[in-house]
Amino acid sequence: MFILFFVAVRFALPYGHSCPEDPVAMPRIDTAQRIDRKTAILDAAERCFVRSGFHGTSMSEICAEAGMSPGNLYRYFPSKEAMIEGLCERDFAEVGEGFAALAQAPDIWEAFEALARFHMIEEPRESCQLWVEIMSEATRNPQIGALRKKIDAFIEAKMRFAMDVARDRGQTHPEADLERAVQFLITFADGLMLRRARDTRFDPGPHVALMFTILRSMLLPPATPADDRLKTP
Amino acid sequence: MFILFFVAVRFALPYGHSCPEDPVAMPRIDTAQRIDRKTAILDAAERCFVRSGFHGTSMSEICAEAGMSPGNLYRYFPSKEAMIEGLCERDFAEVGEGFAALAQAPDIWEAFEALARFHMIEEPRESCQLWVEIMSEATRNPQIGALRKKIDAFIEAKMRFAMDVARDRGQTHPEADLERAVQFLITFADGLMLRRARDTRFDPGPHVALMFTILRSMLLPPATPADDRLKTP
DNA sequence: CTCATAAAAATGAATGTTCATTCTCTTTTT
DNA sequence: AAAAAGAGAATGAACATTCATTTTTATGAG
Repeated sequence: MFILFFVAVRFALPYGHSCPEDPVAMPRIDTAQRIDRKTAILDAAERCFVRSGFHGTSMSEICAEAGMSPGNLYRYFPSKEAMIEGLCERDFAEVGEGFAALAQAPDIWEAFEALARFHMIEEPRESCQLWVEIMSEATRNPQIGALRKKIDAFIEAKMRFAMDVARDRGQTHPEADLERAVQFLITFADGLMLRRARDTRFDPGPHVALMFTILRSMLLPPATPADDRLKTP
Repeated sequence: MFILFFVAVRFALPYGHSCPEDPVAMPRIDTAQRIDRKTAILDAAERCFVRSGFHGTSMSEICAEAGMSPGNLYRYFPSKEAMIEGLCERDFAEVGEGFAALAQAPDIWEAFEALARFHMIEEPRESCQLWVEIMSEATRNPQIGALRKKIDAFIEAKMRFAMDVARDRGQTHPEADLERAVQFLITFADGLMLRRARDTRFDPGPHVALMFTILRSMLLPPATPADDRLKTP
């Protein structure tokens, strides 16, 4: 009786999509081995996506890059959509990690600079390309859009908190406009990601230096007068 | 004899691609009517591309949006690739136009601000989405990458020239680091495009104001000491 | 240790669909 | 009546996903 019900439901699904909860196709338990395999698949997919874009990449391209047959790949991810989402989640989680610890650092400016250097200089250019691809996808895919919103809010909150801590420690001018500094950093960093993604020859080093020069000029001398429109955007 | 040669060449082409030079499928002369029609098609395609991305958009989607049969659409563009390229060219040309006249303006700062307001505020958010999509595409499509390179160089040159003119007119501190200001503007503006593209609720107004506040602080007081690494990037 | 066996992992051909492009035909314009 | 514009069905490749099988791995009894 129950079995018949499940069979009926399964076969009633629209063509071409297996249900992620399907107990046969997608084992519920994720052993360590399984997680490693999924990680390797996401790594391969990432390389493909950077090379050909989310929608220019075919599953067989990913299979070839991962050294795996399609039948097997589908044991780990129920669809291409799920791989894109998984990759975005992973990327967002990695970025989030860096910001999570920011306010706990002994020297907040140092931590900020290290974080910026990591994302803009040490990480390969491919990360920036993927970032832009993800942002473009977030524009039209509501699933990714929601993830994007969460990570953006998280980063902004952590930056604001770190700034507050720095001010409380006397490391900024007491009346500096911290919100404005946060907004500047986000915009400028995004711009750097975009420039590095699109131009092979772009050298981010001096630009990161410029970012902190400007940041210091915003936080150390008294705030520029008037124009407090950015206080609570 | 010659006719036979052309027929042979035509039939030797790989399946599914007609040659853009094909004298039958693509008339050489572009009448005013034809140009209007092409513009309307590009407009329709632009809406589709913003909605679904370059590679998530199908030709039939574009046909529907343009209210036109595929057979007819192919009389105006020989392939989807050509439409993407045509759209990028058009977008780049529009952006380029704005920068071309910059240095001729009576008040360069005013012209700069007007240009920034135009691109970041007056133009609809969809333009930013398209811009990000184009930049993402430029990353992997060499054809688009080459166009991107040209327009980037053009914009940079025009900005630099405008800055020089402003300095010669005594509108900047004589020793201000103009190159640094140009690089700041490019990065910050790119960041604004990316933020506006991805976040429906992003209000660019205050951020454009912040951009010019920072720009003024870079150009009017004496340049910050040391750190001239950005002089010739 | 070794063989039997069942679960898990993996394969690659098959499936049904979608897609870009083309072809044939009709309508409109000149 | 010729040329241009347009329509829409047809074509064949590419694609995401599934299915029938085979191979590998883990397990436990002898």
